[in-house]
Amino acid sequence: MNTKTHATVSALTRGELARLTGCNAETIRYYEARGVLPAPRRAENGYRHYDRRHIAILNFIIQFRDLGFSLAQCRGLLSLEHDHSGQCQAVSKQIHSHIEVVERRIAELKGVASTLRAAAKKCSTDPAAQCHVLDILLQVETDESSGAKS
Amino acid sequence: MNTKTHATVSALTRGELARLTGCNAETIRYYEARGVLPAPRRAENGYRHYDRRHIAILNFIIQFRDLGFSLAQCRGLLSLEHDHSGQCQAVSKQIHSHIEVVERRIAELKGVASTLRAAAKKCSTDPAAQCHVLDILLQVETDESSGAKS
DNA sequence: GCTAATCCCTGTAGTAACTACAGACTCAAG
DNA sequence: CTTGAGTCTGTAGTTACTACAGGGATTAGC
Repeated sequence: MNTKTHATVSALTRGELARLTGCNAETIRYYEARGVLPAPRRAENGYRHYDRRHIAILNFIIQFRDLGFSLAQCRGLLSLEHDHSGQCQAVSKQIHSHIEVVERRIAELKGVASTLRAAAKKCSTDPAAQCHVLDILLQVETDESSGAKS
Repeated sequence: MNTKTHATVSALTRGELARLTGCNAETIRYYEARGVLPAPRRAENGYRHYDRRHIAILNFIIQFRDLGFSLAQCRGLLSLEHDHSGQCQAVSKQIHSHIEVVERRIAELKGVASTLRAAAKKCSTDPAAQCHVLDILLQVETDESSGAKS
């Protein structure tokens, strides 16, 4: 008999899984609630007990999450595990479409960066002067105070 | 006497402001609630009436929002309007720090894209084979079914 | 003058992906 | 035996919206 109630080899509590994966302990519970991480078996005291499989799945989720996949997409990918027929095509398709998303976002952000650099250039020419970035607003205010009022 | 109850020149309803700026009408209300867009005066029937100033401010918010600034940051920038002393420095500082944020994000996403391309390459070599992206999971599953169980 | 359609008002609830807390147990160490 | 840490549950907060319910106002057509 063990000290722990008939424990499987490498049965982890939530905190231990958290430490092992670097994932927040609350987040683990959240992933279970969202159906991404399968619910583990429970010990007699109600504590969750995770095995190696959960470690692998959670690491998978973390990886894909960090690559910008939504939890729904992670769930979808994980569900392909036992689908041995079109598995690879499905995964590949999702990855490719996500590459497009990411590259569109990069292009957008490059546009944003150059817009910002242009704005910054305008702004820094004369620190004492009124800020050109806010000019349009000030313009309207001036119109208002010198202008027609009903 | 006007048909409208003593209307200022260019008094817009929420819907009109929405159409003019391309901003969702509900979003306008939300911006008011968050203190980004100042509350307009109300007509006798309780309807909001916006003037040119609101148009300018909302356009400003939309611009900066689309550049990735949070509403809190937009509010901060707008509050600088009457601060004629360090206005330009403050704006410039915020823009520069935002440029850094954007560029960090671009770098991150480039990393993500290359990781994804590597994964896609692995995946597409043999469509009939098991997917290498899901391999680690399958590995664990195999361990589990052939392995020690308490 | 009446009715229907379209606005507008308010407050509230839903979204993603967490994070954090309250209040109750359980457990291990000193 | 007490204390501190871990765990359990459920719920509320975050950002930036969006969408609805249930009411009132207004406008267009007949």
